[in-house]
Order: sequence, then C-alpha cells, then structure tokens
Amino acid sequence: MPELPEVETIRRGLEDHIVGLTLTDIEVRAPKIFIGEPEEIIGEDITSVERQGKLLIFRLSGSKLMTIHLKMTGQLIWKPAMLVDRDPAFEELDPLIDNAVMPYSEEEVEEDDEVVMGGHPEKSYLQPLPHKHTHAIFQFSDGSRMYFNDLRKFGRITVLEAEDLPKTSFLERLGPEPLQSGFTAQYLVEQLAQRPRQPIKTFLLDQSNIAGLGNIYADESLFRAAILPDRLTGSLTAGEIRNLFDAIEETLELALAHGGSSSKDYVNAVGDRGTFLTIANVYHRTGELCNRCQIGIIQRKKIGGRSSHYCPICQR
DNA sequence: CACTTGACCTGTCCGC
DNA sequence: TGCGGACAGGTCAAGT
Repeated sequence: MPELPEVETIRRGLEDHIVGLTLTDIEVRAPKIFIGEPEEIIGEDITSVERQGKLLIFRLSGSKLMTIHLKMTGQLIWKPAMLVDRDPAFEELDPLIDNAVMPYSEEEVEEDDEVVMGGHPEKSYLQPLPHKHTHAIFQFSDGSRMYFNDLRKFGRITVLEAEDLPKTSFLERLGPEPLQSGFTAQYLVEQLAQRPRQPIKTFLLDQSNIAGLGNIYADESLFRAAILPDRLTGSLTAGEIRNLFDAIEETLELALAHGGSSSKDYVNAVGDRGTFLTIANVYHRTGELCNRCQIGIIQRKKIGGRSSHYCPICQR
C-alpha cells in the first residue's frame, strides 16, 4: 500500500503523539512478522520517528532501534488512552480528540468507502482494535497504544542495533530521497544513462534509483511528465528528463498535501484516509476519459510485471 | 549481467 | 448465487 507520501503522513502523525513516551510493553500476535527480540526495547523512550524511503525508523533511548516496513497492506494506528479498549460502536466518543471519530457500523463504513472512491471524504472513523489482522500492539507510558495491522502479513517489524542500520541490505542500496537535495535533475540524467534499455516505469520503481516511489506515484509522475511508461530510458530527451524530474517532485508534494492515497487499506496514524486518488489522473482509472485531453481513454498495461496506467493521447 | 517470475498472504472483484 | 481466476500499493530470491 504505502508509498512515500503515505509513510511520511503516518510518520508525522506518530511523531506528534509518541515521541517522548516510554514503550512499556509489546504484544506480538504473529511471531513471523517480528524480527529480533521485542523485550530488548521495552522500557526505552521513543526519541524520534524517522523515515527513509518507505521504511519507518523508531529511534530509542538505548542502543537498539526499531524499523517497520508496511509493504502492501500494513497499517500503524495510534489510539489515545481514552479510546483504548473501547469499542466506538457502543460508546459516545469524547469530542476532545483531534479528529472527528464517527460511530462505527457496517453502514457507516460502506458509506465512507463510497464517498472516498467518488470524491470527497469528510468523515474519519476508527475501526475497533485489535482485530484479526492486528499482529503487534505497542503500549506506551501514557496509556496510548500503537497497533500494527496487516491483512497480507508482508510487513515486517525489526529490532536491531542502531549502528547496524546503515549496513542493512535495504538501506545500503536505497537511492536518494526525491524531496531532498541529493535528488537533482543531473542525478536523474546520470542514473538513466546507466540503464538505457530499461522501461522508464521499471526504473522509477527501483528503490536504488529513487527512494519511495511506488506504482501509484510512478504512474502519476509519468502522466504529469507526458511520458509513456514503456519508453526506454535511453530514448528520453533532455527536456523529457527535466519534465520527469519536476513531475516527480510535484506529484509527491501534491500527494503529501492530500495525506496520501487510499484505495482500500491505507489509513494514517489516527485512522484517517488520504484523498490523493480523488485527483489522480491515471492510476486506477482504466477505461475512463482522460482529465486533461478529454479525448484519450486511460489504458492499463503490464510493464515489468506491474500494471501501469496511462493516457495514450497525452503521453508519448 | 539484465530482466522476469515466483513467493510471501489474504481478500475482493469480475466474468461466466 | 456460486465458482474459478485475476489482481492488489512492495521487496527479495531464484530462475532464464
């Protein structure tokens, strides 16, 4: 699920709530998703919540740290003490909490889903937690909790020595952050030149080239740059590369401003959905009319094993 | 070496 | 209404 904008949105939400708290307990319900020993970090304080690419990094007061990768369907949801162990379906919720929490019911959720897919989500809700896809629960010193949910169990929580983090295979080959100074148009030109026979879509999804792009933002960036996803990198003109560089930055900034994308599973740290898909131009719009040219029909095609969406008129 | 496929999991959606 | 197959935002290992 989560790409850079979603993971960054979760990071910001968690940072607001858990930095400075002590981790008092961890309940691991699905052992295989947890690598390392949870006991080794119980009793430590959360000193910061950081992100590199799609990886969340929880810095702690001791020598260890914890990383969480959400992969396709992982969620991290924080609940204040007042909501822990309370089922919103049966209780009047305290209006003091930050976001408007709606009573949870089948009807309510369906309505919410429709609104999100169609265009204008206005309400958020919190699912009763834990549920059957909750695989780890973190308890904090103020009574609040963080729940790790993952329908597909692809996500991983890892505890390791802080000094070993940069040496992990994931971080060793992770490319630059697209919204930081290490990512420049010149860098993009150089990297593209190394793999001239690769489709540009495949290049964008490779985390060693750029950290944090996934299927949604790769497709949206290519639309914005007016480049077809199966173009070989070696065929891109200098102008197209410049456009692509700008498009990546603009797409990610726009997605961050919308709190990310929610097609199905994604919610932020307090259970709210993101609204980016309501303004997406190609992603998940197969068969629909192109917003820009009003002539093209959005197409879908497998490239490097991943479905890619594009407008055959706007993109060349 | 470059590129593709399969595995990891569970759920949903689509066509017949 | 039921059933089988395709598909889903990511990453890594194995195969071609």
